[in-house]
Amino acid sequence: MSHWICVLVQTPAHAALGSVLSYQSPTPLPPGTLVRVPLGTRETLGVVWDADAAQASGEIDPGKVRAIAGVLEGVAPLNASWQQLVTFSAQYYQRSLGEVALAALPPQLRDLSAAQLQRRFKRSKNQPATAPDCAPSHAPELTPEQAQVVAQIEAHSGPFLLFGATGSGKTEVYLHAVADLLAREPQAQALVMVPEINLTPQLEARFQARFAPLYGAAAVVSLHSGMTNPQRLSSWLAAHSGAARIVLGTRMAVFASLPHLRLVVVDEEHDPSYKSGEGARYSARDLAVYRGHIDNAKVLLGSATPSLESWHQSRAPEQGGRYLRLHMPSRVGQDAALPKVRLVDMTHQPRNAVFSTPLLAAIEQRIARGEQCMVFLNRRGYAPVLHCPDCGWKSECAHCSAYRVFHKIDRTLRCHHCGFTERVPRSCPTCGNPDIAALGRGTERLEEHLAELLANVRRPHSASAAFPDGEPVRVARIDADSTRHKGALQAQLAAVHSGEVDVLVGTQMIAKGHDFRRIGLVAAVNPDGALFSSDFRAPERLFGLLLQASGRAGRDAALGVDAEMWIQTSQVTHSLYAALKRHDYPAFAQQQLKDRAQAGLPPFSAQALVRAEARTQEVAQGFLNAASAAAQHADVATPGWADALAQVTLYPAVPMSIQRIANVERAQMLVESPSRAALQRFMSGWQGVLHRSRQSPEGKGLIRWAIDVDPLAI
DNA sequence: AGCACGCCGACT
DNA sequence: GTCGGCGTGCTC
Repeated sequence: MSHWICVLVQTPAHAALGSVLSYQSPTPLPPGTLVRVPLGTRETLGVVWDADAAQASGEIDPGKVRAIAGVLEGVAPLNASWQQLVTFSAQYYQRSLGEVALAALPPQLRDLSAAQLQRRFKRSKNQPATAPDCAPSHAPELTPEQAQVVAQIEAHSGPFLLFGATGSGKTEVYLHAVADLLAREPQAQALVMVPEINLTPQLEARFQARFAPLYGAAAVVSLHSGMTNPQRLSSWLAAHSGAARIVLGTRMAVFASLPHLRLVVVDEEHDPSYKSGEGARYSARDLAVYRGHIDNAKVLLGSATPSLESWHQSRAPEQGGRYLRLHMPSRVGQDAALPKVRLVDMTHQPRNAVFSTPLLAAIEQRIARGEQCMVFLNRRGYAPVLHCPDCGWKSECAHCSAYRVFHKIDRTLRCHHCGFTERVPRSCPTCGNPDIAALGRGTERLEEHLAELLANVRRPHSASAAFPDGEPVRVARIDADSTRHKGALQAQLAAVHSGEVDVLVGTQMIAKGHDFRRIGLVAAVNPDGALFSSDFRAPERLFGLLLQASGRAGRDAALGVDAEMWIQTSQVTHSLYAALKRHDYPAFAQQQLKDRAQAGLPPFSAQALVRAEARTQEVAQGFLNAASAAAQHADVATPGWADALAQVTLYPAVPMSIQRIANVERAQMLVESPSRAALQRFMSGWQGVLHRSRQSPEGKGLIRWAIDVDPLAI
């Protein structure tokens, strides 16, 4: 007696083969069971799926149906809510079930043989749960503001938007919410997400310190792509079995199997890193909210500068808000005021001045007092472009429509898009002029420039500073280049903490999360660019980044009194800076939302993007335009398709902002609708049309195409 | 995507 | 005579 079952396997979205395949099994297997199945000549991992939910892939020759190779013993089937999460993600982000399901599992589950896996399972089972040591955990007393927020989280079901100023102690709220939950429910699990791998060590240390004494070190595990595959498998298994009570991780952790999930925390929920840029382009923040809904778990989104989407969702319930907004306006610590924001009008400074006179003076003054300063510039390298004043040559990349960046440190021209690197030429490659000039500045040049300006400044001989040595000022730089090697970031952060460094120059990497104690001044030298960007989210990101950067100043209460955030701008009257000066995110958000409502932009409309790549723009755009035209008179089976079609706007195909990368031309098409549901329905129907367009003459020469639902950048 | 099969050029 | 180049095509 043999049973027919549906199995999800990993197949690329564009292959003719569906991702839901039929197999035979000697015993009936419940959905969620992990199996190994033969596929062609190889054997691969599959997930048994509910036949009704997996919209049957049409008729299949019964003679072709093969038997499964075996069940993965030792791993309980993935539960119904995990299956529902996968189903929803696949549908919402327009990917195949198999692709989403298999990408959500740790790679080793797929790659290891059955025998190897059995060995791993045995090992993890034999590992005795580390006994809790009985050292009392010392949770600091909550401020009244924090206590009130924690009480609200207890009392309501969420989702919550915790709107807390930088330094208001959001992490402490997370710790308390998790502690209360674990104490109340003996099996309950919590998922805590942060936007970047860089932030996980700090978070893990804090959670371990708090919870290892109570529940053992094994109760807290991490899940992010910086871990080795064996580590990921073991964390995943711990979460799946319920042994791990707390899972910390980056966006991928949203897919972890957590059978007793009761709380999801999304820290810095506005951070674009939560949106995946490859494969299924999911938003881990949005999926966290969905997951909370199906698992009946509380969801807590936290930020000092929430995404406008979340802010809008947290408006008053009578206005249609669905999240409960919790507010923590004050910084923790005695008299720890928010840093004072000072705007320097660069139109009153000498042209091409990098540091205005008052800013430089302020930096020198801070150093004289034994404080540290942080200078923020969101552009790495020495100069973004080299230029020949004689013939007009610029350091364009041969393979991309972008300039190569001059990196003085290793004398290279590097393309930040395709990686193409060459030694910097001694003279202009077209006319031989030896005087080629660096245009603009990146962090490398800023570091160099600042070191020159401060060459005669000495560190103080004061008793309070950690290095009261009268030595020259030390300037350090932290960006993606200086932290390329493993552990480099931690080492450099340590140098800042120890007081070895006086001035820290860096990209947004230094604006995020890290706690610096002795920084009294933060400066943004040239942030204006984002004010004129064509990306409608650029102001939102800039505001967030600057406020977050300002939060790095004065985290030490002793300095907090006169901590400052300096902004050099030629737009001193701009409303964004005016709101920033008052630390008034609500006013900024209100203005932005008003603009967006008027322009019909998210969150007042839903968007999806189709991107296409080909050797030429004509092919890439031609494919998109053909698929768009075909949509008008396509014969689509999706129910309500015609109705949905009437509610969406398909824009013409346009080149992407960086039109060519690595000799591949890129084009995109925007699809917009005031109704999310209509957009959804349209996209699921249109997907088939896009597939077919690929076979048509217009699809000839197309390299690939992909759908991005809720894109962050257009 | 893998991984076969298949049909043509330089090596022991 | 084989080893191996990657073009084409299939996988429940």
